[in-house]
Amino acid sequence: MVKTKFSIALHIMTLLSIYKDEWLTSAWIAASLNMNPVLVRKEIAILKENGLIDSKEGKNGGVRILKDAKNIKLSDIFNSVKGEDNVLSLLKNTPNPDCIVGKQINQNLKSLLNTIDKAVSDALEKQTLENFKNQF
Amino acid sequence: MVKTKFSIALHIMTLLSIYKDEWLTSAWIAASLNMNPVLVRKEIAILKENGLIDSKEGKNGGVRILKDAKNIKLSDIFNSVKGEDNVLSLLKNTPNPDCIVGKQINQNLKSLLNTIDKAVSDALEKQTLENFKNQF
DNA sequence: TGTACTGTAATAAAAAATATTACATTATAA
DNA sequence: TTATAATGTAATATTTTTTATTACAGTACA
Repeated sequence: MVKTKFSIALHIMTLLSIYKDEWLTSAWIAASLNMNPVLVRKEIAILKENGLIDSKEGKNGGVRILKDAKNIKLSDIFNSVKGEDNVLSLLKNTPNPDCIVGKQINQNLKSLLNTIDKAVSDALEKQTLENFKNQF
Repeated sequence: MVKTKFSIALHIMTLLSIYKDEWLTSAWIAASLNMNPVLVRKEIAILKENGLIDSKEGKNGGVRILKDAKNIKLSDIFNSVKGEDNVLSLLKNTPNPDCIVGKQINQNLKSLLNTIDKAVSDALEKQTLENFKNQF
């Protein structure tokens, strides 16, 4: 998981929850984030796949939130952007298979990294987008 | 925080806990990890600063664990390598200060990212290095 | 039918992570 | 007392990942 993806997604979702009846454009959202609109559209594709938002092509198109912010948990956003990756990762390099630890550590680590993801998700499950939004 | 740092550090600590009476060299550890010895030494410097291990220069030098694995929590390792960074990060780009969200989001996000780190640390506090080691 | 959007692919640029080289310093043991 | 084998660390290079840009097809509206 790219370390900044959650921050990007939460920024987008916050904007959409504040302007909940409008179709915001990727260019407008990108200006708030101060980043590239194409990347915003890619992020939007992921949030859309996960049923959190809707988008409309063509003139006067844009992006809109699908649910009430009260019913969106921050864990919903986290798990959407997390995808298959872990928050913390294994090394790319294959550890030495002739070492008792190297031979087996990735298997053991993987399970621990999943536990870490679960801990994050559980913590974020207690918080709603509504609550985050209301800080602004 | 570099995403792989925790995995690297835990691999090192596992080796040291298994060979707890020996001075392991950075070259030997690096061979198990299949990575560069200089990076292992940098990681070792951090674990040493945090009082988890000891190192000895000169011939027959190396690295040794300082405490019994039973008394090392995985959160001790995590918090050592985490340092000042968050597991998930803010963007580098400054969000738009003319936007109600952009103006303030980093402050709000920062607090949330700290909560995430705390959740990870709390989850790892329940696990000991002894326990992880015994899986091998 | 022109305009203003999304969607997405291809490529480029920038940044971050990892590797390498080099060498000063230190401790040991022959 | 000297050769050797280690850590510590700086400087640089390489590789990988992330971010940005360009380009354009497809779509919907007015």
